[in-house]
Amino acid sequence: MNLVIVESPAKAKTIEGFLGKDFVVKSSYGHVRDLAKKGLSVDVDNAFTPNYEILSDKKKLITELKKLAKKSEMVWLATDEDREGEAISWHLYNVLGLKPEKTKRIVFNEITKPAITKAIENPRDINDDLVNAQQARRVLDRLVGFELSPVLWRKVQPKLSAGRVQSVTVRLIVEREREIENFTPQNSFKVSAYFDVDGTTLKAELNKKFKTAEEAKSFLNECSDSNFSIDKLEKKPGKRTPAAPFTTSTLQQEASRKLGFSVAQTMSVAQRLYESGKITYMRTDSTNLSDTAIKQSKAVISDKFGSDYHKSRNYATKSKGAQEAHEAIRPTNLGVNEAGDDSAQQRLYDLIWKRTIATQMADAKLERTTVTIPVQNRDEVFTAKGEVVKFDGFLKVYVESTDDEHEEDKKNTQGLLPPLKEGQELELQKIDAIERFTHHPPRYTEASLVKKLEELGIGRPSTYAPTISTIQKRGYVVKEDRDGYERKYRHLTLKDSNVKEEEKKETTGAERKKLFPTDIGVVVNDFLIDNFTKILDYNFTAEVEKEFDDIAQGQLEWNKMIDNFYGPFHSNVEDTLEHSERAKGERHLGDDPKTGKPVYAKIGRYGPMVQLGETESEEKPKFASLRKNQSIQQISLEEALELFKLPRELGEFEGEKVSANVGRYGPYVRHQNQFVSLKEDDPMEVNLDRAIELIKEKREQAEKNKIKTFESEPDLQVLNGRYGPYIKYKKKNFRIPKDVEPEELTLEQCMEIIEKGGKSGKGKKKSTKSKTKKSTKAKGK
DNA sequence: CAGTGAGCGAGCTTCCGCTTGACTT
Repeated sequence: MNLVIVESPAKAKTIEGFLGKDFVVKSSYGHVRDLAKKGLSVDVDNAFTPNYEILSDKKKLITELKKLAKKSEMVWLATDEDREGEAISWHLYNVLGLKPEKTKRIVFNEITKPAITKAIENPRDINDDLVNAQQARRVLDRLVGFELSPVLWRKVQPKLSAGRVQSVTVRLIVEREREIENFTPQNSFKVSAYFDVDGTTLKAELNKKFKTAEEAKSFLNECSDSNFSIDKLEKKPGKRTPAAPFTTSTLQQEASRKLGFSVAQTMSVAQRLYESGKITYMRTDSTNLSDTAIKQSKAVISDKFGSDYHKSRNYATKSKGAQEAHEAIRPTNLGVNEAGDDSAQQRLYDLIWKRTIATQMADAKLERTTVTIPVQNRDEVFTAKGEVVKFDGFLKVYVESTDDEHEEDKKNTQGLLPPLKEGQELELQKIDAIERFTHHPPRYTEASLVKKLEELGIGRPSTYAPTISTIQKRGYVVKEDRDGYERKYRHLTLKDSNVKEEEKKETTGAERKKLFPTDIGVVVNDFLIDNFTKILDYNFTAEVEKEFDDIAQGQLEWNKMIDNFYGPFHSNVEDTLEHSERAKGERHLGDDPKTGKPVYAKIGRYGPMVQLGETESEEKPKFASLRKNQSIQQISLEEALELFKLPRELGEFEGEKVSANVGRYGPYVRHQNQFVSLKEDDPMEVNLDRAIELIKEKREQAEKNKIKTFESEPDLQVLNGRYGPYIKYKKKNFRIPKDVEPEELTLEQCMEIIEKGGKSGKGKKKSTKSKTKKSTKAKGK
């Protein structure tokens, strides 16, 4: 018997089909061993020796693999052909206690029968240099993460985190926000002329924008006396080529632009398509297509569109630090143009199919026409540009989208122009001069952020989605919609020798699903840049990657490299702990006109807040949390003073006080011990009547959620919650077993469930430990 | 789940990259 170990179970299944009966193919499910979870687990005084432990969820798997390995004549380590894959093989070799003469390392980067057969015929040994490069990568990330994070706990706030990838990712977002804050839009007047050509309209743009309305106006006035005719007509051939096959990053971008998927959603939908064998592996940085896929495309394209539409192409991967352990993301069978179990899968599959097919299709041939129309007695000219597709080629199937939100503003090209010739006189309909404003650089979406990270070589296909989720979980960044605002602009028109000026309104600045830095994100970022400039440098990853490559080439010892890094880094950490001030992001907003006391905005123990008065003074200062849409950077003195007006007393209801305030979970109204969250109402505005209404609503809702109560035990209730029915007993919640009807529960049954201790939530420590099989013993006590 | 913003300082938090399910109060 032969045992083959790959990284993914779906891959194992496919390969098992290619290999004969003598082969058992199993999966390692990724890494099986890692640095121990607790502490550094890197011996910094002893050549940075790593302390590895088997991952807790892999223990069972390892026992199983050990058994199989023992029974096998040969174990084939077939993990991915990159740094991480090599390390997985090395860890497996060690953990399974394999023998050199009974172990072979094989690699293939496409899952096709010829590729696998070839791999089996060409085994090699584990590449220790490559393994060492991975150990260096792993150890460096642990050192950076586990030394920087505690600095933040001490100097900013507990539970924060920093790391080689996440901290630079946050920096991108903070810096973009600053660029936007410092941006002043420039206005100018864009001039467009409309001519009548045999009943159709020809639109032409002026090659100059005017800075002021006066300039634009005088230009329009001069135009009213001008005759217009075509001076030059140029035709040039053009072409467009298809975009490369999908990698993780480009798939995430296009699924975001075309389908509105978040990067996490794209990955989970792709995962399901992969598991059902519809597409190749979805975490890849390679644009390479297998020969079989290229041949298949040719057949499909010739059949569907004719052989004119076919052109074989290979795409070189251009992204920084690509490891190319897999193929590009493509349908496993290009002959299938529809697949997927639900609409999300079907839409994503369709996108992948079209993109892949398009890469093997002919260029689109275009004809670009430029027409020049001078203005008498002026240097400026109008130009009209048209673009006609002569042969659609790949455009028949797929066009890549862009992130540019203001594309319409910029582009000066239309489709087909009416038939024109040089010298032809034109009849003017009207000329518009419309005030336009320059746009600030765009805020990142998840997908455009991934694009940027890939350009910088930061992060890997398997980490783009988790990184974005981490920086949001830590509270550094939020993904939000923001309303736009109304802006006035001037619109001048020349028509029938008459210049008219109008003022119009437009909405601008609205954002959808964009990434914004939070106050804590800004403070942490500034602190890290001040104190750990090197790690926060956009080139840091690229620089260490170069050294990892040297290690992989056998030209550098991995622990020497780490030593060179760690020496200065660690003293930097010590130095910062000792000398740097606590980072609060404090801003002095001005002084309270009533009391003359200073007002500050800063990060407090519980988040962003404002403070009235000095902490050092005898009289205690007043504090108030910032509201959800406020930030330390932007809040004004007036807005801060408003915040000190809470809590507000609204009056009495049923003989008890009713007040409004903002707490940890947002604005609320309080009555006795009842807290009612405010959703639409403003705590500054809400009045007693409305508050009473809300209190009554909440009581009704609570009543509705009651499934069952017992007179003899008022502390116990069966309730309907977010995740279905549950039992509430003395402020603790208990899950109801699946086979029980909640309506029919008796008090005795309830008490039994409670005593069994099927407690949900909170008691996490117990539940994780009990998984490791000693649970019965623990309970026995 | 809900007022805080300070101080004793136990014991906790945290990284990146490779893979899938388990399961939420």
